[in-house]
Amino acid sequence: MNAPHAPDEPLHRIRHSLAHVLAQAVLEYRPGSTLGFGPPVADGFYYDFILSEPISEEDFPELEKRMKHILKRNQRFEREELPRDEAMARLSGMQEPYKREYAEELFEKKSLSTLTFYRSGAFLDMCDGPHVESTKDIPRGCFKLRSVAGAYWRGDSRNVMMTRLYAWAFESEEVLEAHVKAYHEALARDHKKLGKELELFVIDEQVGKGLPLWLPNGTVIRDELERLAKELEFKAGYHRVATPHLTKAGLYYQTGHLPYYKDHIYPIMELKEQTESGEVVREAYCLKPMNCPHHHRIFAARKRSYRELPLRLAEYGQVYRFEDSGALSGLLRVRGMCMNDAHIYCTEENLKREFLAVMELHKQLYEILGLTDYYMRFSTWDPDDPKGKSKYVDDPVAWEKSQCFIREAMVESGLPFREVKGEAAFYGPKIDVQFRTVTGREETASTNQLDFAVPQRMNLSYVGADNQEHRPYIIHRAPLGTHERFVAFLIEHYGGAFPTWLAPTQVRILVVADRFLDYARALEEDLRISMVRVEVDASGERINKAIRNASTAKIPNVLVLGEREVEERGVTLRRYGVEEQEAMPYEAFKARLLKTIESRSRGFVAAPSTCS
RNA sequence: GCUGGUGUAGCUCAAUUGGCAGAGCAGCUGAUUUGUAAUCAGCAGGUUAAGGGUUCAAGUCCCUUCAUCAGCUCCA
Repeated sequence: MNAPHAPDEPLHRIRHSLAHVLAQAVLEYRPGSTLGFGPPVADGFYYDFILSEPISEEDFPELEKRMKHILKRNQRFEREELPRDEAMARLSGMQEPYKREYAEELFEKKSLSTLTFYRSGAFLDMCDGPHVESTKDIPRGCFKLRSVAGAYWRGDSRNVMMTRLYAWAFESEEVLEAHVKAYHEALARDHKKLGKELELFVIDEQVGKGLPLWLPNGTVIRDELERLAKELEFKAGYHRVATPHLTKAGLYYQTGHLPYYKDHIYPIMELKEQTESGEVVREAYCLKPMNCPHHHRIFAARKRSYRELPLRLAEYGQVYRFEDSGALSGLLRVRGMCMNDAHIYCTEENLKREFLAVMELHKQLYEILGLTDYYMRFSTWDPDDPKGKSKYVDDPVAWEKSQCFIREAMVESGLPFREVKGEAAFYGPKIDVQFRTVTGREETASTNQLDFAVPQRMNLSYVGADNQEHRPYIIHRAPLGTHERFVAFLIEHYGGAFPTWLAPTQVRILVVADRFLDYARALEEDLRISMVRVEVDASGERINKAIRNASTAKIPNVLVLGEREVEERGVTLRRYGVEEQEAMPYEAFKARLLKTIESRSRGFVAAPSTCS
């Protein structure tokens, strides 16, 4: 995935300067509005405002017109650096309370001595730059207003909600148009759209938002993915376990999750009992928001020896998290999800090798699925975070040590990663795998965390060679994240045209006329007992229509049967997205098909060699 | 949860701005039996998301709720 642009790149300057032009246009159009932040972002820029009067997308043509007028004026961007007192005095005169608040913070916390302003025409903004020299350096027609949305001041939901205007901006009109076109084409691959068209899943109002129902077609994809992960995990020495959806709430007090996680746990169910002194709560249960505590209890089910470490417990575990309703989105963010979860209990000596093995598992999975467009994000703690004490487990030595293990393992794995300070889980550092959706949103698919805190809280231990009790380390890992989100990625990745091994229907058999249906049924039966997902199109539609239907359904392999095929016990194969059809004996087709499925090939493999 | 959109048949969308709810696809029935991307005809399909209000009259205007989309926040 592309890294963000460096600040001194020309495109970055253009975007940053256009943000000022937008702000200038907005202040002309809605006098009395105040400014928030307006930075460049991946595909363009945005600017946040408190507007004196609302702006909707209907106002975009007018705003764009005003921006273009400003560009024509050849305004220069002039940099001014003012000492603290002068800067604050100027900000007070500007009626920009949010800029002033930020300036105060810069002086206090970052102990800056001066503040930078940029003036372009009548517009003055507190801004660090850099900018283009003049608006004439901004290519004509290189931007387009995109959307209007709400955004909290400084990203904090306790703050005021501002209006954010997003725009696309590129180095030229051609690049902009190509990008906008590509964006609209990409929307055809949106998992919500394809999920409906291909009947993969539905989200039913009566069942509840964020609680997807997996239709037969979608369930096939889940099952195949699960089978793949189980195979690789078995080979990597994992043991499978199974745990219930419901659990006593007290467990999460013990792990320490509750204070950090309370808002995301469904309301606790209390079993009450009437007594003489009134109603008392006998038991409190919750839907489990994560599988870890249960696996930890399995670890603690008996005394553990260092000889059985590392112990790797794996489960495709269903969990429920109460996400904000506004955050829900198709399969990408749901409230009920099934995690490709596992916990590895190990010694400090095991740690690096186990983490490497987890990374190796990622490589294998992503290689088979053909995924290349992702990056690994290494999230560490931030000892200087003002919320540090409440946000993270307080154990600086353990933080440094465990981060060191991960860093070494990552370097050794050869996988590129990017370090982000302050994004760690409360109990330890983590490696997340980030993907981008068709709409350009970045999402975490896989998450892998090192945990040195929970073993202590849950009092987990093993007996070492020295006959003493020791604390294990835990690696939490979920290379496929959740079925929900991962299947969403795969739908978009393949554009709904799944490779044969994943495809809900692997083979559809069409007949030129109904009298060939007997032959079709015979092949269907033979393929089905070989575990192939096959179906016969007995709709009686003309062959053209039947082919069109199979193609619309993105079925990878279509067989066309008629007089010739029946006579020769052959088939004519039509592959999705391939123009030419191919005639071959049925047995040859079957052998190649089975090989394609077994090898999880993304193409259609050649016939296996008959000689040994 | 917050800001701003949207909600009409299973799906994609109309309805001349307040005046008789409609089309294509899908579905069902019948005819056709066709060799590589849409055969023809008929039928059926709706409390216009739900509830309330304004009006002679509401899919259309107003209010509440629900769902959904784009963001913010959060996270798999």
